[in-house]
Amino acid sequence: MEEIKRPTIIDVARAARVGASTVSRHVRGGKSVSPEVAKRIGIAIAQLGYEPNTLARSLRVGRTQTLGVLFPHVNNVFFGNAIRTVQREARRSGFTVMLLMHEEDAKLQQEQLASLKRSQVDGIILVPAAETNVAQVRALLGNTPVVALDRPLGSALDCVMLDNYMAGLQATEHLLWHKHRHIVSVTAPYKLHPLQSRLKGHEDAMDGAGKKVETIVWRDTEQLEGDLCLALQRKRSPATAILSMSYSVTIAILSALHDRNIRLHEIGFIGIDDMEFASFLDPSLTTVAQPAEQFAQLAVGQLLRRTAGATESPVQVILPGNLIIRASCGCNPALSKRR
Amino acid sequence: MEEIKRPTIIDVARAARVGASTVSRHVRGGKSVSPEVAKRIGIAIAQLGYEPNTLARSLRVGRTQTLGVLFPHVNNVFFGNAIRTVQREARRSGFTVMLLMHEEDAKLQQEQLASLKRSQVDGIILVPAAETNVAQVRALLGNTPVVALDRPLGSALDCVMLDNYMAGLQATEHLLWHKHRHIVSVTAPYKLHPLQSRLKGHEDAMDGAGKKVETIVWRDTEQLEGDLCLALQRKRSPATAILSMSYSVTIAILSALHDRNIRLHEIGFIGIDDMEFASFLDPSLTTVAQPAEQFAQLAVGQLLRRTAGATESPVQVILPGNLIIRASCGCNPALSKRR
DNA sequence: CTGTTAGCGCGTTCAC
DNA sequence: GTGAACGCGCTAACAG
Repeated sequence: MEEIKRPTIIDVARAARVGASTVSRHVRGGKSVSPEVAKRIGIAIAQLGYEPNTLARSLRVGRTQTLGVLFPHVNNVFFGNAIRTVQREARRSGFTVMLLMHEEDAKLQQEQLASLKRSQVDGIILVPAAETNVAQVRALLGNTPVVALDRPLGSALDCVMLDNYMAGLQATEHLLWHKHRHIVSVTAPYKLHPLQSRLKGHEDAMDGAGKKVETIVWRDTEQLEGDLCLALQRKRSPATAILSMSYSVTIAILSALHDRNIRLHEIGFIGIDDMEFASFLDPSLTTVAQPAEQFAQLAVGQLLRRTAGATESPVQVILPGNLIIRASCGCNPALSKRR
Repeated sequence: MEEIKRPTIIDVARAARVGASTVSRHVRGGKSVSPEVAKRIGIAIAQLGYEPNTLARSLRVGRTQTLGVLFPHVNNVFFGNAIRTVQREARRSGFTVMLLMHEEDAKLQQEQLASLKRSQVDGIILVPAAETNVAQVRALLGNTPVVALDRPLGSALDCVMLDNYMAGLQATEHLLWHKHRHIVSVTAPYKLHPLQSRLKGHEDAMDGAGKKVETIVWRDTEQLEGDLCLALQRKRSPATAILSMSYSVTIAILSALHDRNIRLHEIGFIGIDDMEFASFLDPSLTTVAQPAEQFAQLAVGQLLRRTAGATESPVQVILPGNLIIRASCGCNPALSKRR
């Protein structure tokens, strides 16, 4: 109950015996204010504890210095790190962040985007949901700048994402290099560009080696368990290695194997997307990690450029993944033979 | 480039040939507007695509319909779920959420709180950082309502958190029930109320059973590995079970054990805080899970009550944890003996 | 039930 | 270099 009312710019002006607009210029810095007056204003601000009212300013200038960020969720290292970095970068540039989630639901995504628009964010970083209707999104957003992260959103929008094709290719080749006769790839049923692109890379690598492609689409727990067991335990050329196409798929695979009492020690495994626990599973998981921090930096950078009015044609940034070699691929076999 | 300018309430008023305040009342609903006029306004709104300007409204009424949420980070299931639920609950009540992170850094926490205050959020849900200076926080926030989550913040503030004492007690008793002769507890060096409270519960349980308490404080990787090995492998009464006091401690323990080539099969383990991968580690991890969704619901509910002007004395909600029994505690030994 | 008036706090002309 | 006046879009008083 100390300050019953926040001081306004006018209070400061009175206390410093100047006009309100002079205070305004001084507060925003840069502009020409005589040093003598500047000092008086500084003192007045300090002793009144004045802080500009963001709302009023935003209303006036039409910009909010806020970035909207819409992700599917926050529960994996990649998204978590990306979010952290986005916040950092935004802060460095004087922006605050409004973070929402759409839970992979296109309808909720629309609502959240509408909410961001109502909040008049200056720009949006979006990880589009699986069944996103691009036209619908564009229509809703009007001319608020958007940059897509992780997954492209049409071809008319800026986007920063992984070199998914290479990730699939590279992971497969590494497994092949380990002389795996038969590799089974597992993917999710979502129509997600990255998933399809990774799969394509995988297929091309297999073709190149003259191997037959075998892909399991994970629909539900039981079906996955069944298909996986079948692939791994059949008599005729059983699969000797698994390639997981994404974070959630890896989780599903690990659960399935655990339920069926199958351990990875005799099986090769690589997962695209790194996970917090990859290093202390037994065997530790070889993965392709996405450079989340770089993603975030580039996305924020590009978005701020658009926000500032840049009108260049859409930029698509493709970043290479990092193959993190641990034990599950077959390297460091000592590590996976303990006990 | 379609709409060069958003329609204002005045445009609507003109189009419906009524006064602006009539439109205002109609938009906000409830108020008395003649059905005939209401219809005209509805039409005007529809064909102009009018949407109220949140900024202007907030400036006018002095409330933003926004809740600030400040967490250490988002990288664990508990925080992740809590955040999701907070957003949901807030949305249900017509509030949007501004989510920030302080990375367990008291200084950054102050800055983020300041940022929230600048944004004029109507209330704040805070998971206080370890070295939080309560007075400082109170001073900064003035009379913005705050409810603490997971960790108390002084005793004058609303708080919803786990029954940490019981969690420590219960986990310990379960381990004792499994006839573990010697239990070593591992905690983090942070001065966090929950950690200390859990430890107290653990100590009391041990005392009650006439067992000696042995606690390792995790400071860095190497020291933890050393201490853990010492406890588990010494000749005289080696530890047969480990009790981890928190999520990050569990991660550290698992890494340490992995590095030292020690597996949990012969060792009892319970971790406070559940983790996504607890169920498919081998052995699967027995944990005490926090009811994140309940936490979030109660916190939002209480905060909204404060926001609405409730002036009751501080409420401290203490929720019981759920002991999720898997294999690592010693139950289901079959599961941990495979291969 | 309805319209007019007066700010919310700020940034921005435009004269001085 | 400085200050007075106006308006961003909306809602809360009033008077009709």
